[in-house]
Amino acid sequence: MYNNKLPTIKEIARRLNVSASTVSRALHHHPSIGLVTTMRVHKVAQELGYEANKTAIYFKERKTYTIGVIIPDLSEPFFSSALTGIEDAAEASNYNVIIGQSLDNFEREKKIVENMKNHRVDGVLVSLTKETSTYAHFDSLKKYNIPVVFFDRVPNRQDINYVACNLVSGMLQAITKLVNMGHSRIGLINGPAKLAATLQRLEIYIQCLKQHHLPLNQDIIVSTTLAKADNRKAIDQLLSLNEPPAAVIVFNDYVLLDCIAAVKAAGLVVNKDISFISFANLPIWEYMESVPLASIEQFAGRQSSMAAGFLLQLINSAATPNVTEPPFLQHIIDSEMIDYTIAG
Amino acid sequence: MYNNKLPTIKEIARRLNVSASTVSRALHHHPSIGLVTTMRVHKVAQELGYEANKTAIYFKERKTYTIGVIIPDLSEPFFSSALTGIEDAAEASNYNVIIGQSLDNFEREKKIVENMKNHRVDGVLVSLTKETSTYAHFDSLKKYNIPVVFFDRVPNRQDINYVACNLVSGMLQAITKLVNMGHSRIGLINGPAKLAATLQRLEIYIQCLKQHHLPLNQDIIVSTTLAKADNRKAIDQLLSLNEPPAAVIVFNDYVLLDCIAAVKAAGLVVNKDISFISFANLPIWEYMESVPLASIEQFAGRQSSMAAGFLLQLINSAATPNVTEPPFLQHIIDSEMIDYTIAG
DNA sequence: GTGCCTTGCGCAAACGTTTGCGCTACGTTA
DNA sequence: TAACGTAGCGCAAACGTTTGCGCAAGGCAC
Repeated sequence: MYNNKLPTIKEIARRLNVSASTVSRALHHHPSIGLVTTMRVHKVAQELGYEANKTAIYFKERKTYTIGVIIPDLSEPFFSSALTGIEDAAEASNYNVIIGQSLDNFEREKKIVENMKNHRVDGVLVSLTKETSTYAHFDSLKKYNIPVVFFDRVPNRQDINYVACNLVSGMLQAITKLVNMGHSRIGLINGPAKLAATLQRLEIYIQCLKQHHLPLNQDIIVSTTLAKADNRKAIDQLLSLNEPPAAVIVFNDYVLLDCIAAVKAAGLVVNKDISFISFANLPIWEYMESVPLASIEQFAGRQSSMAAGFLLQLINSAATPNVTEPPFLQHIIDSEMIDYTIAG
Repeated sequence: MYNNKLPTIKEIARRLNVSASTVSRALHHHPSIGLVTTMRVHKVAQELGYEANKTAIYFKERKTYTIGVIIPDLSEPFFSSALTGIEDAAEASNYNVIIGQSLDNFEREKKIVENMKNHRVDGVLVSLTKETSTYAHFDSLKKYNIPVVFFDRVPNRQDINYVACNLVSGMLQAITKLVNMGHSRIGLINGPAKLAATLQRLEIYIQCLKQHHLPLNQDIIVSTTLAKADNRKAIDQLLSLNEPPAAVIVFNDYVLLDCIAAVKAAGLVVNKDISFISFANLPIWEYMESVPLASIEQFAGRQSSMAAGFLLQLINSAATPNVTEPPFLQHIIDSEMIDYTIAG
């Protein structure tokens, strides 16, 4: 049934009339094995095309040299480049990467965590679902000493490891730019209320307005569920005001794409009748006619590879016996406004 | 050093004064274990939060319930949606997915194959590097009975399992559409010569022209390395002809984006002075001003999930003892022209 | 010649789970 | 009562590798 004629340490041992332990040590160039024996072992191993059975080692060492990555959606460039960053970091340390897409579905996220726990990954990197508001499913990983590092979409608490992006820097640059251009009525198209990023953007928006001594007008703050129709409704709502804002901060570039379509449909011209600054810095703007003044880059790759670094650090520190619990690894990367009026 | 107080079958057995085999069987509801014992085992397992150590099972069963996916680049939507297709198929059969990006680098591809072999994945899905022209690194997987299924970018030989996309159907639709619009001089911007897809497109292009009794003009066939500058050079070359083609088939949508930029820079208008049909059906066209007449969809998700289905089939048939070698699983999906003049 | 150190290797256990086989104790049937 | 069947469980091996410990043989110093 099984093709069990794969070369193993035992087989090499049998052929050379030595013990398996000797073979194992010889293969690792252990000093207690004589040079002659070591060479003979390597020769036979070579001939047989021996390769260590990692599953046996994983089992014995209680390590799988595998990290799990849980992200909402690979089709978003942000997450696919995040994954690339993770893969690079993992490969450099000889770790494998197994992935799970939550598709922004909480139940799927839970199931993926469960699966990765069963698979005994050595650590998990997570960017949360839009729906996630409880974190008990991650606590279950502690039982197996599986460290977790969150990135970008992180829980709103401090007893975790995470890498996130500080939007203040980018948003402040954005609003400063708009003010310098003469704008004082700056609208906001925000995301769905239950998303942490939404509240965050609102707070920063308010903070930045205050910093520029601008008034806060509730009527030019609208929101969208991120669905296409809703995006258009949001911008239409702003356009239908008596005095529409001539500059709008938009939740992200995807929302903005729909907004721009709506603006055109209304017979208005982007960057003349109305200007935008958004979040994501999508590469496609380079090819578009109507573009935002700027987009705020959140550095997917940098966030994720730093998170991966944290994770590897935690994995290694868990392997060495530590008296004191290591402190939480946390870092916040500054976002940065990418100015398209300069670049292009 | 190890936190070895994780619940195991042995621990449950110890607590109940039964043997480990009894516990194992009870947990699987084996009929030879009495109802009372079975219930007691489940109760204790529940209390301890027992979860089977999969690494032990993987090791014992010589299966990892993991498939490896090797693709060039996740940042291309084609491959990220391919990966999604694979993940869905795998998840439905309780398989995990580990990924490796070759980044179109042959050496990396070889290294990834090596790594996945060591990891003892149950099977591998591959979309080849642009550089790959030898396949010995995949042969080494046979030794471990690890089946391989290629998709989209497949080797040019028949002794393999693969799912590919037939471009004839889409290209024929495209040229037919152009002919119906009155075009008889239809150009081609092709890819780099060493890419299999390039030769394929050229052959089909010739074949389709012949089918419409159109002459073949070498001067309206150009090529690009896919680099941005080269893309623009290719279209400029066509535009500089005495009689530029008014319709051009383009290698893919990414190349076309640069071509469109060049056309605009030349003061010409897309779909008036010159029209395009391309490959990939990128979602962004929906938001663009200048779009091709159509783009040919190659169905990343369909290809990859069918390939995943093939792979799972091969994995399962390898597990059951077969006298005869199973035939190669091969399928070709028809491409399809997506007509943007209808849709939008 | 005695004691000690070093070199080079083998023994056996361990990791957690599954499974073929065998065993006991009981119940049934003739 | 003897023979037989069966329900319910345990024993032990196996998967491949690593590693602490022990042991033998040889060399060296005294």
